[in-house]
Amino acid sequence: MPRGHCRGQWWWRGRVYGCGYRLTAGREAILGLLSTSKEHMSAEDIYMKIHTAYSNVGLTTVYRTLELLSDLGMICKLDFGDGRARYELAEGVQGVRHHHHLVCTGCNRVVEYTDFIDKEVELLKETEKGLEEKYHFKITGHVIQFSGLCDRCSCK
Amino acid sequence: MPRGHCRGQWWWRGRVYGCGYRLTAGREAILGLLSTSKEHMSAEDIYMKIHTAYSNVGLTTVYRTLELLSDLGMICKLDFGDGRARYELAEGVQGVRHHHHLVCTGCNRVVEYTDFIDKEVELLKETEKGLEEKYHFKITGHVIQFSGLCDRCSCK
DNA sequence: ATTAGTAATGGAAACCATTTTCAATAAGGA
DNA sequence: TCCTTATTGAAAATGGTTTCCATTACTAAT
Repeated sequence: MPRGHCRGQWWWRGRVYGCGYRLTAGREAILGLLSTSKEHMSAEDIYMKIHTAYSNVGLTTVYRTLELLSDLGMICKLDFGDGRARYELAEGVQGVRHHHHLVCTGCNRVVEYTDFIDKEVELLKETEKGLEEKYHFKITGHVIQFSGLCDRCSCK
Repeated sequence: MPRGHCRGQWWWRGRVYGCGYRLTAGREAILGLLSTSKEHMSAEDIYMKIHTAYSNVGLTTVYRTLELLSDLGMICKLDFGDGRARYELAEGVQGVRHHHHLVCTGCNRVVEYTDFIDKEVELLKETEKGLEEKYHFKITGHVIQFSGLCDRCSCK
């Protein structure tokens, strides 16, 4: 499937409708925002941005939509340790590459890195397989995240 | 330093006092509990257990102590995604080995695994070094965690 | 010991991200 | 159109964690 066909509302519509849900204006706005923004936004961030254009979309709906899209595997919920969840498009959607995060504990800046990913993925696969066999788990996800101080914060 | 000398209040006392803090009964109780228990306890779990013997130790103090010990690097704060933080002795303390966690998203059971750790550590070190150079971070920690369904939960 | 200064404490209240409740509305199928 | 079900927003509830504040416990100096 050529990547060019994987973008925009048509792709989402199929996936959302295909699962028996409706693609309402609010849901579409949230998907649109997530797919164009590079930041990792919290529910409130999203609510704020959406609210300017769609003043009738409430915070509750944002939370509900994020949960739904997360359940459908279209977005990922992230935890950078600052007490609020962040969201990003899931791997594969709109050409999102496998990547991990590097978080500054000083200013909460997040770097999305893809360096060393090949080796990581290789080890990941191996480890997953081993763990599944040894502990009889069906592994569905993983978190790999580094934390530390960015250059600006470590100078202080 | 032989491992036998690294256990109990004397070891803690030195480390806590050495940083200019006092080793109060509450703090000692919490350290004692964490060093003998195998579970990953939440602040409330700890409060409950401590409270039976030291009924004068409040939940606030438990939270404060956990933060302190975490800052001192004696314990680690963990997040298994159920909305409450868990704690365990830090790597190196009382012979705690480097390990990672495998979490069941069905029942929240946690498996502490050390399999594949050597390879992981190797990759980890390499990745850390690379990330530090490329992004000018001083890396201080990492999270590697797998999630999935355990055998009991995947049968349902 | 006594004192003075600081660290540590607990209970209550505040905080704040997220969920739940509930009544109203919108959308799709018959 | 009517009917059933999905979706919604506002307000209230939830629940883990922090903050406030007045009190108590240490420790070092006198």
